[in-house]
Amino acid sequence: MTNDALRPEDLARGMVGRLSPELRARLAPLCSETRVVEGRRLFSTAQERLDESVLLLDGLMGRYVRDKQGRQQMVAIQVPLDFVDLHSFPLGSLDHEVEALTTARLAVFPHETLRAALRDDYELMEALWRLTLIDGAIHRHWTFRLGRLRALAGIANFLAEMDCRMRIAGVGEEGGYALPLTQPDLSDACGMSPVHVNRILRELREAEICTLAGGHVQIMNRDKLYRTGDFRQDFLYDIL
Amino acid sequence: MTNDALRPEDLARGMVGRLSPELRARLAPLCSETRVVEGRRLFSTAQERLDESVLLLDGLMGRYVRDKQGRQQMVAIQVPLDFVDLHSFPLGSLDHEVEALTTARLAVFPHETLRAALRDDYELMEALWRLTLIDGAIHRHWTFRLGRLRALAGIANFLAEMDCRMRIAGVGEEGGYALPLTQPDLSDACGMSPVHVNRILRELREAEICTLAGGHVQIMNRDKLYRTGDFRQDFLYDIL
DNA sequence: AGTGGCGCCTAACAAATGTTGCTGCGCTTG
DNA sequence: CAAGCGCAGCAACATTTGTTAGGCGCCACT
Repeated sequence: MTNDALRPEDLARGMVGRLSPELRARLAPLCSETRVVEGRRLFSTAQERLDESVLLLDGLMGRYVRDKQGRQQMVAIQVPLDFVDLHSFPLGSLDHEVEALTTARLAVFPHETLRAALRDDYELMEALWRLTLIDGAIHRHWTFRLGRLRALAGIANFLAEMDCRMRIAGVGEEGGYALPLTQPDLSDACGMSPVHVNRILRELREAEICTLAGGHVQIMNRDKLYRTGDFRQDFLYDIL
Repeated sequence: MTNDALRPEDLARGMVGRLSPELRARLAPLCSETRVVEGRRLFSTAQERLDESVLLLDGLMGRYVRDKQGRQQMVAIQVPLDFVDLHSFPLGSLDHEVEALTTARLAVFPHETLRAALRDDYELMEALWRLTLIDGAIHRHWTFRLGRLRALAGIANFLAEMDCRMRIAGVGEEGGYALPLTQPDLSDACGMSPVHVNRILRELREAEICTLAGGHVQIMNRDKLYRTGDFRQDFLYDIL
């Protein structure tokens, strides 16, 4: 009962690339199909019943908490080879919305298939559990960023985190990485007004640290970026 | 192979109280012992290797992310019947520190014992997985609070969340609840300066919403507290 | 070709938040 | 008992951040 939807070698990078080759080989056939969704489209809503989880293969997706006043806060961003909503497998639904930020290619894992496999594969189960916990560790990192860092450090920290994660995902380069986010997007992620995001980006530009233009982050001084953002290079490596 | 350290009826409230009676009966004997730790003591440090997880029976514990500059952000707070560091079971270590905020009584679950039991109990495994994911949902809620709410709403939101969780834990009352946190503690949790916390508490007091004094939150107008904090009463119930 | 929307950018002003420094009080500790 | 320390409270001032408003350019419509 092999499946052509996803080959084990597709899982050799990014977050899932941290799993052992054996585990990746057991995970791949649990994918029922791949799917493409358009950018800037709501993918799933809070409280909606879900019977499948998806792994992001290409593109960017964002997760949002919204309140009645229409305020919206991005609570997570997924880069290629991240599971987007694996936590809906044990939970059954999500407490937030998921949106495709760009056109995205997804690998679909039906919960039924997962459950059947994990019942007989304790090792794989614990590995997937661990992946959802890394998600939690990144949440804590965001909590720290939003709670303790001023705007300049906060933006720098976010851009540094994305740099790290993009490189792990295999889509980063020495000089920077593609980040198709607008300034309003950044303001959703970093908890500040779009106008202030603009101010800070100018500051980063004038300090010759990095620029964000045309959906691309160009890093002029990576070391300074990481220091400005108080970002520990090893942070993501420790938990991955 | 029963164990007197923890009786199933001890688990009938709080977060773990949401598990079915059958699951609680299977969970209780996995506790090896109970332990008491003193307040304001570091309980475990980041990156430390852990071979047991603990469930908080009494008291309060806080989880902190610290950076080299000494800034410290509380990223989670545990109320009775919360698992404090269950995520260290799949992960092996934590990315943050844990501190007892008050004298605390703990139920200890050795990882070895857990692993042996969960290998043969898929249902219990998924239930514990789910508990760690609820932790993540609360993280997202904090991200929203820190990113989107101004100081007044932020403090109100935090106090409302604690009200909810204390009641679920069975230690809340109609008129308020014990919260042995200082104003500096609150500033760690809410991402603002202690002086500003003081200002906001005065505002809440003068608006006759609630007071925090002597380690006790007195709620004069719960409805107004929840509305000021933009807190959905049902939030925690949905995810629990 | 015109038009509308949206993102980027800036400036001026308003409001929120941080910092510093001081007081007083209660607790612990010597 | 005195000294020291940490917390609550407050005020004055500095800094950061939000808000409002407007201009420009690009792109997708019609």
